[in-house]
Amino acid sequence: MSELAKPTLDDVARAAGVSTATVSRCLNAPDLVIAATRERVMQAVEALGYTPDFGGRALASRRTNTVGAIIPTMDNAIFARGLQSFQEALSRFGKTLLVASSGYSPAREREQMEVMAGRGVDGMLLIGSARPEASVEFLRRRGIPFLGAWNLGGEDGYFVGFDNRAAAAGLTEAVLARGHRRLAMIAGITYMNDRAADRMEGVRSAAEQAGIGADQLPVIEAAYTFDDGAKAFGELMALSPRPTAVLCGNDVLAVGALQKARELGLRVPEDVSITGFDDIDLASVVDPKLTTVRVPHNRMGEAAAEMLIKLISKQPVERRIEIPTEIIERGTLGPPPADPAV
Amino acid sequence: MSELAKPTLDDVARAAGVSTATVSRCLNAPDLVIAATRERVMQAVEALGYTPDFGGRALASRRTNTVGAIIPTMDNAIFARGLQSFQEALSRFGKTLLVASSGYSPAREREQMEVMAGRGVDGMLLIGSARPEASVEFLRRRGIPFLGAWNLGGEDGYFVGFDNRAAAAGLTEAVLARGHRRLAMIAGITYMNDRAADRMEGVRSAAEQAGIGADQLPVIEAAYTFDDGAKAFGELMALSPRPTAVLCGNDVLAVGALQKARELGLRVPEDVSITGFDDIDLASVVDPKLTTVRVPHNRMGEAAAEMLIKLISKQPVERRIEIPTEIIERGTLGPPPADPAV
DNA sequence: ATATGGAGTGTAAGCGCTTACATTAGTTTG
DNA sequence: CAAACTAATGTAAGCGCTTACACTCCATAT
Repeated sequence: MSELAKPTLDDVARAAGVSTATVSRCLNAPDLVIAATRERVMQAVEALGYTPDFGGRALASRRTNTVGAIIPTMDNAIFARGLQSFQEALSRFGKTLLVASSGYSPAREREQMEVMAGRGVDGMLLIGSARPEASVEFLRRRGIPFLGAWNLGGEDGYFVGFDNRAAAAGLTEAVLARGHRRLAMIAGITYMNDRAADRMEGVRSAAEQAGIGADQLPVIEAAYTFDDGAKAFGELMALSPRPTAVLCGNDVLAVGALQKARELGLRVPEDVSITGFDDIDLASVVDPKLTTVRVPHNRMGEAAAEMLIKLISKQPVERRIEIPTEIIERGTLGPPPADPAV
Repeated sequence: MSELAKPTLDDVARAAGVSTATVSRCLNAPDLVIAATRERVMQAVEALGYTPDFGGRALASRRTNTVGAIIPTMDNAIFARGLQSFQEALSRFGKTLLVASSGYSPAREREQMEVMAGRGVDGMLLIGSARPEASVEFLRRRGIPFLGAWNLGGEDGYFVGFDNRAAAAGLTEAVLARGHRRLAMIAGITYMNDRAADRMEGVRSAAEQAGIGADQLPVIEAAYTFDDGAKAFGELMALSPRPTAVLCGNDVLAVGALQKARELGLRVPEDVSITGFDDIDLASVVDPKLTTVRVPHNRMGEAAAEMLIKLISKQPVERRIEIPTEIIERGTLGPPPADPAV
């Protein structure tokens, strides 16, 4: 019941009648110790309720079995889901997760990098690739292996993620195939957010391909909230000629748009089509259900864990792993209205 | 560009021409060092790109400035949101968050406790109070301060959370006030989950109060998915007499129920009323919008961080902080049908 | 002038662990 | 049967940091 002094390796060694080295070996490389001794040691460990001290271990071995993840925010289903899978996979490899959030700020991300570096993380998971070169340099200097996730990055570095650009282009093509010519987009904020930027690029390039120039494709950037999506949608609907299809950078914006459409008395998809991106739970709960792009965040989390583990243990790895996405056609995409209102 | 050996306190001391003790003091208690010296040291720190080594520091000071949180899963909006706020608040106090998930298993929770204890966390955040006594005992023995969150716990221990029982009872009273007499409940799984159990208890006691015994109140426990909510709702609707109001243990179940109702051709709330719990984003996105109980997870996360910090620094704290909840009446609760189908 | 005290800094002893190397005992081999 | 291994364990040197204590000044009190 009382707050016992924490037992140390020394205590265990004394109790088992062996040296500290032997105890250490029992814990880290059991094969080196003969069975009888090992058993005696393990009994002592059990009896004393010993658990190794992390600080001592980290100091002596120069390893921490810890990996860090810096995400924009946990309060976003897509990161939460990915992170959960990442953590589970890590845990299977005996690694612990250190989590920090940057709130989408490169400066805060850098701060957190330094905190984590100081804690001796063996590796680090970052989101995307849009960050100051100095931050990347910092990690390299420290020799900390790291990974960009959620997209596929640029020239160098390791990545596991999605081809956001191609997926957005694919979806746009599906919209065009239905006969829409007057498209519009509600994009996520693209500043220092390559996922949002890539999706925007994808839509633009597919439109261009179909002969719809950037000047004929209104785009509004909106923050990750229903309200901002709704507001942007309202602005788009006030345009003349009015777009017949609105592509949204994510499902949250799309749901906001959907709500606004109802409010405006516009039927979806009869009067206007709306598409999302991510396929979060929300997407199949609204009415009509969202036509969107499925992005398997949990598979990505797992793949990221595996890749990072390999990087840490210096096993060979591919530079980038692409997780395939999939267009999910549900109820919010239809043909354009026969006689579109102007 | 090359992978430099990480600079140590010694390097800084040498560069600044002082002893390691002085450097350490500059970093931890700057007031003890005269300005001129401090400046010289800080310059050396900057020049070498020094960051303190966590292992060394933890070993020498017996403090880690780390707190652990063990939650069932991040992949659940309510925990993700609470954890995000918790982490932000912690970060303001210079603490880092170690996250692990138990997947709702007491055994895995215990494992994670040991991992975290080994890492020398200064304190720990747990969810609820339903866990084997041995787990609690373990933490006490180790002298690790901890906190139950998301509910208000039992006799001893510290808690910051909600009175799930009272909130559920309050909602039930609102339902009864509309004239419903034939209630039913879709509860979360109550095994080792005090939040789910308390909510169930709350509904039962309020019903009892109104003369509706447990035998007249069908309850189905369902896992945290739309499908399970839908399935349970289907079973409930097959009952005779059919319930006129279905109280759900959380919003996810309620949304599942809502979908099933539509599928069955039942109008909500004209034919049957449905209520949720938590007020996650989903609740105000479905149609009609969910009548539910708002549970401010972010305020709770913050309060939890403050409480834990106090506990760690041995400041006096109240044993429990209750975060008030609020009934949000939206569209899924109405009066019972005049001539209820049987 | 001498004693006193406080401020600033240095010295050095660990914190609990891992691991290179040394030692011992037991097993093969020529 | 001695030499040469091999396997199991012990010895002890740190890993990078904090901090109790010691020391040196120099301002102030006597």
